[in-house]
Amino acid sequence: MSQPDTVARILDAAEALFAERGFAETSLRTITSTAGVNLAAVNYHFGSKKELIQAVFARFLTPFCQELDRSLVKLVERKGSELLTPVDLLDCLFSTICDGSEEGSLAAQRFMRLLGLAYAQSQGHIRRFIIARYGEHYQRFTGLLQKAAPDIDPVTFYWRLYFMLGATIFTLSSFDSISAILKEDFGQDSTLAGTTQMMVPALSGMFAVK
Amino acid sequence: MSQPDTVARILDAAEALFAERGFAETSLRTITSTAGVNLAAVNYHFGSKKELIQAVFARFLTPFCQELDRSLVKLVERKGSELLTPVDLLDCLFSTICDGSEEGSLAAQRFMRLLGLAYAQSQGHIRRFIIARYGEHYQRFTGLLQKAAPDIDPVTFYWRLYFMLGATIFTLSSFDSISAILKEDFGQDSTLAGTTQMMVPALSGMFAVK
DNA sequence: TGTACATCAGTGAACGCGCGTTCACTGATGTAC
DNA sequence: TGTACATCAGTGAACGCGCGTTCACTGATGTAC
Repeated sequence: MSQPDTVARILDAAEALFAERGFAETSLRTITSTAGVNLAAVNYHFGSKKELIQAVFARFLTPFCQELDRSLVKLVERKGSELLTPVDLLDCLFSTICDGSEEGSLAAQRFMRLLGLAYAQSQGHIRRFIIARYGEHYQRFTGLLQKAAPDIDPVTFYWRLYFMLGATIFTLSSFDSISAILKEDFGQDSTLAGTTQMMVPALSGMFAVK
Repeated sequence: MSQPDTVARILDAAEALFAERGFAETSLRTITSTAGVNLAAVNYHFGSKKELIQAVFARFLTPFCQELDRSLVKLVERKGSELLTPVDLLDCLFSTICDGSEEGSLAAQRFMRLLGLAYAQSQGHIRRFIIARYGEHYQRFTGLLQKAAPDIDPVTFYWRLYFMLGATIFTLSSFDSISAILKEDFGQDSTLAGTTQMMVPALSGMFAVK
């Protein structure tokens, strides 16, 4: 088994299992046996369980942030001298999250679960890793959003940012169970893309009120 | 050491430590040594770690649900034949969550962290326990909310309920870190009560739009 | 072209450790006769 | 009133188990001379 294959198999298994059960609840034995690789391979390739967790986040976030930056540049070009609106920005963010493909949608769902877990557990090393490595991208986005809602005072803006973050992470990370309930009670099928489309007006409404 | 004392000391320590680190990350040894009781006392009084976790939730939720029911009855009486609004209901909910006292506010904060953790980890036994024991109260509240927003179709209502739930649990469970950031960046002190007051208009706005 | 060596992905077995749980026991208090 | 017994909160030490990590090793591939 060649190296890139083993590394990718470990990351795939770890991502799925972490999303399903949580970080502390998933052992390296479960991960490696699911991936069909040797137990020692995780420490060989990643150094430790902690670094494996970070690698899982990095594998999603690095291309995601690049893609988001590209989308934002395109958006600014398209709007020219016009001011950006919160709807523009949230649309841009959500359409980058679920790129339309079934596979990408599943990956996005799984990643949102991981993000929810990382935020809930205050252990902190994941948050610190994300902030250190991707904080720049986060601030670029929130900076644009703040400019798009100039009438809101900074403190109120900050709180609403967290309301938005909470609604997004919570809803998307529980997407599976929520859509199962909707299917049972109303016979309605849900898609991740459809859900984000419901979120855009609701959330950007928060930034429209002064 | 008499029994009620030991039981309460274990619950106090468990609540604080679970909120701080998560359930899997907190060992019975840490809990019992913090509480100053014997390691075997948890299994003696609660049966298992799982049942201890449930007891922590029950200690908060049982009086909370009673209090919420009382508040809702009072609200209905006060409004007489007038229709309830989402603002009425959210006000009622949030003022029951933080009863005003400093102590109650701290307990509410800690409990929201536990709720966030329970929702993030899909292991499920906590969710199942809460639904089985307190689902009736939850449905009473959401039923009233749905009546207060009759123009929204049921599916949209369901999604917005989760947006609201997410924003609430996420914000209140991260209250500590968010308010620390606000203190540093804007020199502003935040209170839990003040934060919930900011949430009421923002969230009930979601149920005002058709 | 052939040999000796280096590199490196991957392996199998073991390491020590901390975990939740169990169990025989203690000692104080209450109860029956 | 005194004795025998029951109850029960609490204890100390040990149990087996699964965990993350380590280490000496293998075997394939590439490189130097």
